[in-house]
Amino acid sequence: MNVLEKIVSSATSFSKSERKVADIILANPQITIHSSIAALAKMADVSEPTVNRFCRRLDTKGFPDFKLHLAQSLANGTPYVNRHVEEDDGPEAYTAKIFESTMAALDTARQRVDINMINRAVDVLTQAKKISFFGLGASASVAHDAQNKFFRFNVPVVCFDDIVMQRMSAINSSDGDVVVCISHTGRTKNLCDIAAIARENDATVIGITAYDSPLARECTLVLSLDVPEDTDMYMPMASRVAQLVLIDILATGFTLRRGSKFRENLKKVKDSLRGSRFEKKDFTN
Amino acid sequence: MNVLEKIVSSATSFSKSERKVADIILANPQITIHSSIAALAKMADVSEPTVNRFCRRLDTKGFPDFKLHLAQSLANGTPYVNRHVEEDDGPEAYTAKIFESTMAALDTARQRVDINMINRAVDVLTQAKKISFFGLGASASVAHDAQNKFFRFNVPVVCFDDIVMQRMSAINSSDGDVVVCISHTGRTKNLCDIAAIARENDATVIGITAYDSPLARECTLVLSLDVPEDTDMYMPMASRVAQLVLIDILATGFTLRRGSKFRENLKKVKDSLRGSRFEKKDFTN
DNA sequence: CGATTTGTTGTAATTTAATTACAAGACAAC
DNA sequence: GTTGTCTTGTAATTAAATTACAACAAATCG
Repeated sequence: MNVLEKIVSSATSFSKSERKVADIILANPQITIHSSIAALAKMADVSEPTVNRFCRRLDTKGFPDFKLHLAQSLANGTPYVNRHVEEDDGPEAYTAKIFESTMAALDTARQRVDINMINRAVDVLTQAKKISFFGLGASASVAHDAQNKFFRFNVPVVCFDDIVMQRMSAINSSDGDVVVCISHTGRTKNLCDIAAIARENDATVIGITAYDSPLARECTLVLSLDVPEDTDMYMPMASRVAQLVLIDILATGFTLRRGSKFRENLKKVKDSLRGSRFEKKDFTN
Repeated sequence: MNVLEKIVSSATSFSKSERKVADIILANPQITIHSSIAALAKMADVSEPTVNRFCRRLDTKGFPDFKLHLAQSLANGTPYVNRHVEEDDGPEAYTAKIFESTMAALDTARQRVDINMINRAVDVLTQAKKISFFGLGASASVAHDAQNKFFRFNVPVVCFDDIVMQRMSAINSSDGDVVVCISHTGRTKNLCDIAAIARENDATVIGITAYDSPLARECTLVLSLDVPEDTDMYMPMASRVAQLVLIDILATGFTLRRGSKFRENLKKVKDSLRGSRFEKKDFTN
C-alpha cells in the first residue's frame, strides 16, 4: 500500500491536527514533496512536531523519509487519490481517472498473473488443431480481437458470440482442439455449459476468467485475471482491457514459440493490407 | 528523462570523483535513497561537497531533492529497460514487457489526449439521434465494444464491420446522426470514403485515429491517439487498448452528462443479467 | 461535579544534516 | 617550469528536523 492510500485509509485514527496535515498533503502532494517541514506546518496551521508525529504514525522514519515515500507514490502516478469517477468530475478529471485506474488495473493484473499457466496455455495453443474463441457481451469483442490475432498464425480459428453457434461448435470439437472461453465474472451459465460440452468432447478448454468461478471449474486450464473493477459505471472497463493484454501475451508467446521464420509470415499478412491503404508520406507512425 | 537515465547519459561529463558517486548510486539506488549525504560520501570515498556538486550537475536543487527524484525513478519501475519483446525472451520476460509497454502507451496517450476534443465529442454524442461505430480489422472489435457500452444509454446504436453495411448506413445518415470511425493508422481507404459519405449526408463524424491522417481530414472532430506501437509483432496491440480506454472515457462522459437519475438505468441493464448467471456466494469480485 | 489521568499540541532546545566559502592540490597548456 | 583552470577536500555556516518538556484539552472515575 502506498503512502497516499495509507493516509486515506488511516484517516480515522488521526487527531484533529493530524487531519489538518493529511488534508493539506492530499490536496497538494506535489507541493508537499518540495516543502520543508516548517513550510508544511505553516500551510496546515499546526506546529512542526505535529507534522513529524504525523509522519511517524504512517510508519516512516520521519519527515524526510515520509517525503521519499510520498514521492514514490506520486511517481506511480496517483494524482487522483480516489480513482473512482465522481458525479461532479469534469472532462479533465474523469479522463485522467479512467486512464489511471486502467493502468493500475493492468499493474495488479501483471502482479497476479500466473506465468506458469501462461506458458502452459501457449503450449496448448501452439499444438492446437483448431482454436475457438467464445465470449458473450463485453467479452465477445475480446474474442473477436483474439481471432483477429490468431488467424494470422495459419491455424484454423473460429470465434462465436452466439450461444447456439458456440454450442454446435463445442459439440463438434475433438481431441486436439482448443476452446478459449472468455468471461470476466465466470458466472455466465451458457458459457459454463459450453465449456463443459467442449471438455466432454475431449477439447482442451482454456478459461480467461475469475479464479475459482463456476467457469474456471469447467476448464482444463485457467488464466485468472482478478482485476479490481470500477463498478460505479456498471460497465466492464478495466477487466476487458486486461483480457486484451492477456490475448496479446498469448499471441506473442505463440509467435516466439514458432521462431523467427514464422515471423516473416506475419509480416506478409500485414503487408497484404498495403493495397487498401493510403501511402505513408513519411516515417512518423 | 528520469534521474537514473540521466546519470547514465551524462556519464561522460563527470569528473573522476563524480563518477565514483555515480557508480555507487547506480549499484545501490535503494540504499542511496535511505542514506545521508555523509554516508553516501563515505561509500563512494569522496567528500560530502562532491556528492552535493554531483546532485547539482543533474539539475536538482541539492542532495535531498536528488533523493526525491531518485525515489521517483525507482518507483516508476523499469525492470526492463528495453520493453520490446525479443527472440529469446521467456514467458516471464515477454509477459512483463507486454504489460509494461501497454501501460507506458496508455501513459503517453493520457498525456497527449486533447481534453477539449473529448468534451466536444461527449457533447455531440449526448445530442445524437443515432450513433454508429465503424471499424475494420482490429478496430472492428473496438467498435463492437463501443456498441456494447453505448447501447445501454437508450440511444439507437449500430455497429458495422462490413464495408457494404457501413456504406449503406453512411448514405442513410442525416443531420443529428453521429458516426464514429475507428482506425489506428487512419489510412484505410474504405473507411475514409465512409467518413466522407457520412459527412456529405450531414452526419457528425468523430474519428478515433492518428493525427493529421487521411481519415482525420474527413472528420468533423478528431480524437487523436498517437501511441507508440510495438511493431515487432506486426499486430496492433497497444493502440487498440488505448482506443478502448478512449471509448470508456466517452461512455463515462456521456453518463456523467446525463446525471445521476440516468445511472439508475445502467444499473437496471446490469441487473438484467442476473437470471443468466450463477449467484455469487460471497462479496469478492 | 471535581479530581485525576490520558492524550494532544505547541514552544524552545538540541541534534543532525546539508550547504557554502575558501584553500590546497592536480592537471594541462604555454 | 610557470601560470591558469579545474577538481577536491576541510572547516564554518546555515538550515532543517527532531527531541524534551510543559501547557492544555478531553475523557474517566470517584
